[in-house]
Amino acid sequence: MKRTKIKEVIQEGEKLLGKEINIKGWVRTRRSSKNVSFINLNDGSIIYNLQIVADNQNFDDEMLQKINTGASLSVNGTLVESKGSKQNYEIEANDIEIMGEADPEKYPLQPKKHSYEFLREIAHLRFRTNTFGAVNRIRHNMIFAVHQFFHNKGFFNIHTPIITGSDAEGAGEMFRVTTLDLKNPPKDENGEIDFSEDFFGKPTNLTVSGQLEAELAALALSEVYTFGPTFRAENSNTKRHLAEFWMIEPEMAFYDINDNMDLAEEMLRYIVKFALDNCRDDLEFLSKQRQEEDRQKPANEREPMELIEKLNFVLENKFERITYTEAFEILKNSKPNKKKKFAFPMDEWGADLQSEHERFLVEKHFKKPVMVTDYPRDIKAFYMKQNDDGKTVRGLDVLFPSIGEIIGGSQREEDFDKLYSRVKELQIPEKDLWWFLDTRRFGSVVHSGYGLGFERMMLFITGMSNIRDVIPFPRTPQNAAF
RNA sequence: UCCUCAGUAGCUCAGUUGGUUAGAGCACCUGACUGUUAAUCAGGGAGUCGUCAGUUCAAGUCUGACCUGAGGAGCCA
Repeated sequence: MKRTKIKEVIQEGEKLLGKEINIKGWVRTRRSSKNVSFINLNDGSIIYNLQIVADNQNFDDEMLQKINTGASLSVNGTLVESKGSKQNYEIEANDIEIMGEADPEKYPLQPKKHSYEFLREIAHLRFRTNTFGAVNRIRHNMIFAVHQFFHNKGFFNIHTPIITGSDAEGAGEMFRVTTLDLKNPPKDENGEIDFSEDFFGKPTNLTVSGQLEAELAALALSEVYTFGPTFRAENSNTKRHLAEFWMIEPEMAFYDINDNMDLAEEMLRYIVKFALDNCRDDLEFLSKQRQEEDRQKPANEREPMELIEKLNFVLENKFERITYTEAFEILKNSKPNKKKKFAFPMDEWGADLQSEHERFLVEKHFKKPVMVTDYPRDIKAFYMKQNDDGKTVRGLDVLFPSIGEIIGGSQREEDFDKLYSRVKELQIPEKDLWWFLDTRRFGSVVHSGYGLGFERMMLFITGMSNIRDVIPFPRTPQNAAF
């Protein structure tokens, strides 16, 4: 018999009523009394379980004993309206096959609340929990929404290299890629490692950004985006950093900083709306769970808004747009600054915004997402468009509540001379960047782009608090298990 | 990398000013129960108290180092 997915039964059960169908899935719980056993089965197609009802006298006792949490079953039975109140339909089982047993003494998942820390230690099994089922279904939908958004706007997806020979990307520490024998690497006459004998004939690393390559494509195809894995070898131990994460980097010719902001805001709204329209069940589950977790917390740590309400809020309210200088003035005159509550006082123009400052702007002052532009030149990357004031560049950070920086971008410097002098000033080796500079030599145009951290977006959408829980296999310092 | 906190049964946690044989709930096993909803009720088994060293008549409890995890900071997306 052809398998019917539980999602179909839950959503379109009416048309299957009275029919015999086959269901396959994993046991979440089993409850039994003298005459009848109830099995909650989940196949991951939807957050809900399907209740299987087995008349004990029709089944072998030994077989029923093996239906434990975690076991996989194939069930043939008739779909009927449930006599219980918690579900509309249930299966009256005619035939139950145990496809794979799960020894209850050894299977680590129980039908109860587990800590996220524990689930990270059993990341190979955590897909089988409600939370990670929901998160990963949403994750797929968000990936799809990103591609759909850009496709609909006429952007082209570009695969930029994962292994890069350029160390001028400047976005952080890199992972070396090599096939040299680490115990006995070839040396040159100066006793240094001789990378001419390495696989690519030069030192190579995993990419920290596809931006520079995406710019090349944008200056021909007009509007492009990348969506690929990104690697940072920073020793970052926080709930919002990963060593391996996925980044979306649109890059657009003929866009200035304002067009850039418009696009970023439109994209974020599109993704949020897609989640609300297509992931309702999973969001409702996560929302309920988050509210329960909140009740355990002291009042000042609780979330100000319920999850779905929060997503709708972003949908309905324009993001605040301010310059660094305006942000500086707000912070300088803020209560916490005057009362010396900031660990980093804001009294000198030019200092970078610290986490506490970003949080104040987003969570206390504006109470909504904030876009900050026109940062002091000295705290931003070499490729950002220099303003006429000689002090600031057209950088852009999008700040979200509780997550902080979710997007970093800028209008790019298209003027060869200005870009070149910045490269020289910062002593970036020209030999690594000649191809990038070439785009400003030939047919240079105004252009812009940004990077969206996909997992940070996932934190916002799902309401999860640790980035290690919105990617199936997190890579962090000292941890590459699974 | 820095600061703070934590590590006790498979899981979540309690364990008083150091003092006999370390506890609870869930899970598991046995039994009861005419349809349950993380079922319920009764009983049972289950522990190198993160590791190593030290202080002490005596250490889960005090001290030090190390390991692991979490939170905050920095780096950033």
